[in-house]
Amino acid sequence: MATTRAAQREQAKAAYDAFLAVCPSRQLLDRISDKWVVLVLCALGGVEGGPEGGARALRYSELARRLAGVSQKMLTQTLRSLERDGLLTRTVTPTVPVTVTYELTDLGLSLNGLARGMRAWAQDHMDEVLAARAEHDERA
Amino acid sequence: MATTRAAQREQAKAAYDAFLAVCPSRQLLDRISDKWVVLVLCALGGVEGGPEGGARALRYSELARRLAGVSQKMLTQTLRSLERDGLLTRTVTPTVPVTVTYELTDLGLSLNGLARGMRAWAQDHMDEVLAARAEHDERA
DNA sequence: GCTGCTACTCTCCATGGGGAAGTAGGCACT
DNA sequence: AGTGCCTACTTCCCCATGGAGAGTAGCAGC
Repeated sequence: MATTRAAQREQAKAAYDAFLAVCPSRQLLDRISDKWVVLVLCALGGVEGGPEGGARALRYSELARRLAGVSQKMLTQTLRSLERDGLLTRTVTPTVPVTVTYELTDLGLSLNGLARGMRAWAQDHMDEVLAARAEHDERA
Repeated sequence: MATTRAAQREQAKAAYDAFLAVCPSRQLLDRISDKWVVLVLCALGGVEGGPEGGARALRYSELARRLAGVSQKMLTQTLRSLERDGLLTRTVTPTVPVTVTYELTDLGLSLNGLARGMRAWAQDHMDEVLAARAEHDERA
């Protein structure tokens, strides 16, 4: 079935346009634009001061402690989906009790920069946002 | 009105861990790590090809069209919260019918880079994620 | 045998988000 | 005059999502 050139052009234009609800990249964007995902990536990405080399493996319980406020359900769910998407690896060590560690893959590491950027932005612009919020609420 | 259990939990949580839970940037991070926020910022940030100068004002209906799949409720809600946080401005022009335009502020522009990065990442790494997903599902 | 530890898994329930219909208010057409 | 339409919401209903807390598996130590 010969695809028409118009259809091809149409497809090329539509290819991976995250604005389109049907595009798979939109679903991916929806998934990574999630607070727990960003937080997990930040945690596994290492300490704030360090560069890319700061990445390290963390155990389930370490992650749970670090991301205070996350429910076990959401943590497990988030980790599973990130594992499925190849952003991190899940390693079970048959010690007693069992030890499960999570570590970023190269793919995860490439997103880690953005996640860290989000966190840095939040910290850096906290004051401005707070000021804007106060001003906005005042003239309400 | 007894001391609500929610308040107690809130306090206990606050005294828990300083790394991510109590950090003031955490609430902000939660807000900006939202799919609609990222999408709105991307849309207002301008076209993909353009640099920072690509930013432009969009009308409510233009945004709704661009972010296929967003409900009016969520769009309004997202825009209002972004306005409150000083990331964008809402301008009502008393034409007939009324025209409401939204435009990024400098603060919003500074986040726009990250939002655009997220979208670009999703589009660029789509194939890898799809491959990882396929491989993962296969060995299930 | 009982407890404790880890990493979940399950169950219940409040909340949040989607869909669709309603609202305001002014012009344009009949 | 009345009907309708346009934009930018707002409101209502309903269901999926997410949080809280309890339960589970498997083994070591007491």
